[in-house]
Amino acid sequence: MPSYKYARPAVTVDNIIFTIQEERLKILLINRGIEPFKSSLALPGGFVRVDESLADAAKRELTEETSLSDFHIKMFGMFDDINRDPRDRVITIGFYAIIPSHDIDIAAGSDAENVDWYDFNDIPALAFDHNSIVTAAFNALKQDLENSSIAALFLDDEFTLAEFQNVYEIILTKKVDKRNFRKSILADNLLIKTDNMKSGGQHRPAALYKIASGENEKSAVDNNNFPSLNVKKTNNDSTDELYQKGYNKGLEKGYVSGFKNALSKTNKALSRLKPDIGS
Amino acid sequence: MPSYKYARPAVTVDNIIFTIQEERLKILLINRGIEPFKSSLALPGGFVRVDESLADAAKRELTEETSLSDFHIKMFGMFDDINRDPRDRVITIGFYAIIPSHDIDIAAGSDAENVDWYDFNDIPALAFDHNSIVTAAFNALKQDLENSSIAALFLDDEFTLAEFQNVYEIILTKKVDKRNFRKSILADNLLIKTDNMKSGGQHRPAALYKIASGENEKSAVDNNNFPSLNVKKTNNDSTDELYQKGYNKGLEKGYVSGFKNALSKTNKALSRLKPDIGS
DNA sequence: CCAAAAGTGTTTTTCGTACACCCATGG
DNA sequence: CCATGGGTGTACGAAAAACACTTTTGG
Repeated sequence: MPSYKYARPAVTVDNIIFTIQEERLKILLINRGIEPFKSSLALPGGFVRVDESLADAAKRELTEETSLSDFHIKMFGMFDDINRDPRDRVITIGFYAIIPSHDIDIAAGSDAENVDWYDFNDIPALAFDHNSIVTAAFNALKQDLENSSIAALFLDDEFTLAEFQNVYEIILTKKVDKRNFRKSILADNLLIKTDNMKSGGQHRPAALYKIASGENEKSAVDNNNFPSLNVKKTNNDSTDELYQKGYNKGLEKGYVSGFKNALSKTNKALSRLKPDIGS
Repeated sequence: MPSYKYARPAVTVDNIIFTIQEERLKILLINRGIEPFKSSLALPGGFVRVDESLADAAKRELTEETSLSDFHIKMFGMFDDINRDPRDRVITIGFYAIIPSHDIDIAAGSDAENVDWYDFNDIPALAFDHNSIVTAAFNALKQDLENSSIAALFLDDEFTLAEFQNVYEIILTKKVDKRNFRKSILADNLLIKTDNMKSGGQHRPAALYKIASGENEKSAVDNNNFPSLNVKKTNNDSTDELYQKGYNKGLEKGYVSGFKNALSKTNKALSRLKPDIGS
C-alpha cells in the first residue's frame, strides 16, 4: 500500500477509438457497470501504472478492451478539472486510435455485453466529462487528417483514391472536388501507387495506393504512435527540426501544426474540402 | 500521510517564462539547490496539489518564483518518460508564460541568488529533460505567435506597430517586410489603433495600438490563460466551434491550430517572415 | 449498349511577395 | 535642414479553386 508525503492526483488515460462503418464515423463506448455514472456510456480507459508511459498505458487498455494489438494512437489533450471525477482527483490524458473497418467485429466482439460502436454524430450524454474529451479528440483527428496520411488508417493496406477521399468526406462532412483532391494528395507524396488494381463494380477498375512509409514499410506497422505515417513537410529551419518530445511525440517526423497547426500548408489541405460544384 | 491502493506517478508543472530584454528572447531559470542535478540550471516548477488545476498550480508557482501575479500562461505539452526523474516517476506538464519587459526586474529580483534570465539562444545543459521542454515551449510560442496576438504580451498595453513587428523579428530571428507585415496584421483585426501617439525619437510619432480584446477589455487582464487574446478566425463549421476543454483551454475562443493548429491561415502568417529585400 | 465510377487539364481568382517614396518630428 | 524612423500602394507570380468530358469495365 504505497503512501506519499503529499496527496497525489490519480492519472488515467482515456481512449477514443475511431472507425468508419457503413459510411459513418463511429467511436467505441463502454457501458459502465459501476458507480458513479453506472450504466452510462463512457470512454474506455484506465489508470496509468508507475512503470509505463502514458502511451503504453493507452495501448495496454486498448488491447484489453478490443483484443486487438498494434494500435496507431495519438495523444491529443489532457483534462484536469478538479471535480471531473466525484470520487477522487483524477487527471486524464486523452488518446485517439484509428481502427480499419475490417477490424470492427473483432474490436467490438471482445466484450459484447458492454462494448459497442456509436455514431459520432449521435453521441448521447456520457459519464464524467467524456463528451468534452470526445469533442477534443475529433478536433485533433480533423486536424491530423489535414496534415498527414492518417486517413489511410481507416482503410486496408491498399486502397483506391476514391476510398481515401471518402474518408475525408465522411469525417469532414463535406464533398470534395475529385480532381483537386487527387492533385493535392499526389503532390504531397504521401501516397504511392501500387501495381494493383481494384476491380469489382461495373465500371473501370481503380488503381490501388498505399501510404508512402518514411523509412521502411514495416515500421508503419510496428510503431504505434503514427510515427511512420507521413506528415506534410514544411519549411522549418533550425530549431523546428529539433526533436520535440512529449506531447507531439506521435508526429515527431514532422512539424505538428496541429495543434496547431504547425506551419504546414494548411491552406493547401483546405483546398480539398471545397465542395465539388462541377459535373 | 496519504496512501493508495496502487502506486501513483507524481504530477508536476514546469514553467518557461519568456521575456524580451535588450532585443533578445530570454527565459527564467533557477539554480537548483538540491540533488539531483544540484547547482544545475533548471526550469521553475513544482508539484500539483490535489485541490488545484494544472493551470492554477502553474500560476501559483509563477507567483512564488517571480512575485508577480496575473500571468498569461499556456499549456503546451506533457513529458512522461518513465525515467525523466531519477528519484520517482514524475509526469510533468509544461506551461509557458510571457512577461512584458517592464516587469523583468520585479520577476528576477524576488530571489536573486537563484533566479536569473538567460538568453534563449544560449541555454546550457539543464537538469532533467528540461532542454526538451524548453524546445517544445519555444515551438509552441512560435506557433501561437502566428495565430494570435500574443506578441503583444511582451509589450506595454499600448505599443507601436514597429515594436510589435520587432517581437516577431526577435523570436523568429527573421527580418520582416514592414508593409506586408502591417497589411497582414491589420487585416487580421487582432489590433486596434488607439488615439494615442508615441513621440520621442527625432522622427515622426508613431500611432499606438492595443490588442482588440474579444468581449471586454478587462478580461484581457483578468484571465490568465490567454483567452481574451485574439486568435485568428478560421472558417470552422459546426463541431469546430464546440468548446474544447483541456489542453487547448488557453485558446478556447478560437481554433488552435496549434499545437496544432489548427486550420488558421498559416501561410498568410508566414508571409510576414520573409526578409525585407527592398529599400 | 448502357450505367457507373475512374481518370484527367485548363482557366480564373485569390493571395503571397517584392518593392520605393513621402511624411513628421527633434535636434 | 537633415537625420531618423513612420507610414503608405501596386504590380507580379504562384497556388487554390472552379469546372466537364472521355475511359473502362460489368451486366
